[in-house]
Amino acid sequence: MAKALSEILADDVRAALTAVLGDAARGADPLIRPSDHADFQANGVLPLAKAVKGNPRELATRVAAVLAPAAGAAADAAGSAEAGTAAGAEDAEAAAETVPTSGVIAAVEVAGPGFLNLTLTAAALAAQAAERLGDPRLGVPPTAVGRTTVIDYSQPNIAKEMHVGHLRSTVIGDALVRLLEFDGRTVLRQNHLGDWGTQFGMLIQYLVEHPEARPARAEHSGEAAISWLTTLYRDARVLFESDTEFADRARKRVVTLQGGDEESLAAWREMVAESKRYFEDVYARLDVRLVDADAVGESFYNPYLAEVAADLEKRGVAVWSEGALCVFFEDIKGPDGDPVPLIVRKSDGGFGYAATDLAAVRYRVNTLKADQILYVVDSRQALHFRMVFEAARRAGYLPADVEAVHVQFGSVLGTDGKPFKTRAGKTVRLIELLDNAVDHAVATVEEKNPGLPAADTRAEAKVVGIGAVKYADLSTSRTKDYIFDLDRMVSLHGNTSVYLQYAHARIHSILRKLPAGTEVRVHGELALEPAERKLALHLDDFGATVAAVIENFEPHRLASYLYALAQTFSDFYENCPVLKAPTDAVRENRAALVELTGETLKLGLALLGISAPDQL
RNA sequence: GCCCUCGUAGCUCAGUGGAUAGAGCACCGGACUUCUAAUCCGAUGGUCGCAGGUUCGAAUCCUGCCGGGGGCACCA
Repeated sequence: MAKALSEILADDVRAALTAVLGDAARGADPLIRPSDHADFQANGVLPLAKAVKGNPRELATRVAAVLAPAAGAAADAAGSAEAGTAAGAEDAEAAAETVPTSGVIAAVEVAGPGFLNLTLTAAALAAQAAERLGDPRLGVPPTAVGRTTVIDYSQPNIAKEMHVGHLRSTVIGDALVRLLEFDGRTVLRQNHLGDWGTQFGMLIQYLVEHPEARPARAEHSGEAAISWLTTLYRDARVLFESDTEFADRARKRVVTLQGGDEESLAAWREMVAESKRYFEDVYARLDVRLVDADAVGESFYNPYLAEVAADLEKRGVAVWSEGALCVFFEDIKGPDGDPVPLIVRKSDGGFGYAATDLAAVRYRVNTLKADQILYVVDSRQALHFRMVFEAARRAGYLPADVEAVHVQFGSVLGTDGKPFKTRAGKTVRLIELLDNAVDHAVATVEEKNPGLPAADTRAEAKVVGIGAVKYADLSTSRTKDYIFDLDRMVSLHGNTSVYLQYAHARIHSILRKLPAGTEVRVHGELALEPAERKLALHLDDFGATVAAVIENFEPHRLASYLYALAQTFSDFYENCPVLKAPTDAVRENRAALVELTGETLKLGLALLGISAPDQL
């Protein structure tokens, strides 16, 4: 597996720092960063000079001399070169022979207060590209093999439409699943369906009393399924609120359902099955990996709730207050200044969702063996998760070596900056939203490519439209609210998935047109033009980007990387002809860069859950 | 009241304690017998909410304000 150039440089600079300063530099971070002034810059000399009370420029000069003796000595001609003492230079030269470096550095320059500007050899850039090209992982090693993540996302409610809030959880969760799996983790998807609660008494009672509410035909689509369930929900609620006798029967129905009554359970199962049919349709359209087997709803934990509550009480984690079994926290108080509890068991004897979440934590740790549990949920639930995690820690359900993270995200707003709703003020159905996105894309594809058969246009528009919706969600930072603007996301300009898909398609167009017999391979001996150098450098940063994304669960960093890659490629595309390259070697070398760019775009988009066709 | 979160160009957003804060959109001016113009190049546009502090160095870290959004006892 390929080490990134930034890592190679970090090793080299660390070795040089150690050669000059000895143990004082042992654990120091050289702070290698991309630079406007060279290929990379090392910022780590300054803090180190501070630590040893040295002159930073002098130290930088000595380190430069170790890294590239000839280049380092020459580079400091300007500025305070006279301060670079003779003794320092001698030390450095003596040390240089004992410091093995990678040989990737062509030139080192001391700049500003003590930065090291590092320029790489063309051969090093070529070697990196050669190592990544053709490797399905592009040279990025998996770092988390043998570890297990449980990720809880999507979480739609039975008998209810999915809406834009579910979209964010589903899309972000799906991208994280792909990224974590790429990193070698075992990822267990958990779709924590809202499949339990008092509203089912009302629904079941209505269904029992009105069997005709079901659809006439047994064979029907997911959309038809959610359609009748929505009607059922609406009608049942109307009756519940207007007819007190029905409301009484509905409340009794909750009790019989929880008591295991077979007729009630059958109706409940029917609604769950119908809803799942709809969810699977939506997931298929979204091209996300959630499947039926991932559905582990709230009801799954019912058998454990009483035991969890009793256990919490026994351990002294939970106490009775105002008739409810509660967990209290030092620093969590309500508006009146009184502490606010996490309610495990309500005063009517029922269990709240806190009990379910605690049971789920225990199950995920003990049975699923997770060492990382992620909850991709709306940021409004931040306090709830804080309390659940803290309570689980106290109870020992969440050991210190298991990480639990609320991967929170902001609300979806309309273009007016208010919560995203229809003109009538209702929540937007997810299906409708996706239809709109695809319709937008159809219009654009037709405009660009009017000759395309209707079926192909439709297929292309699906890839473009769905990708656009997902990318719009993934390309802004997760924690912020984001503005849902279809025109913008399907506009095909700027930082959109379509721009990236188009760049990828153009790449394949070039590759298809290469003269027969052209070898796509790197020629290490060639000098590189600025655009080629920039492209090669950016390609090499893919692995570090993915690592950063996984570290903080921030898919938008990958989106930014890919957009910058496409822009860097555009510059290359304008300035470095491939098919009309001056020599065969240059053409082959450029073709290699083109292919690696295409592979990087494709893999990067795939990790976000977006497909990149070879042609658009 | 307390807690969380956000505040960067007219708009939508990036920005690992590093040098001159960047994209896109919009607007203006250019480039299509081309490797896909679904593109590219250039110009305009900033008291990084405010004030302190830490630091050689702060949009970034700390504190306090101001403003938006969210949350705070039996719904999930």
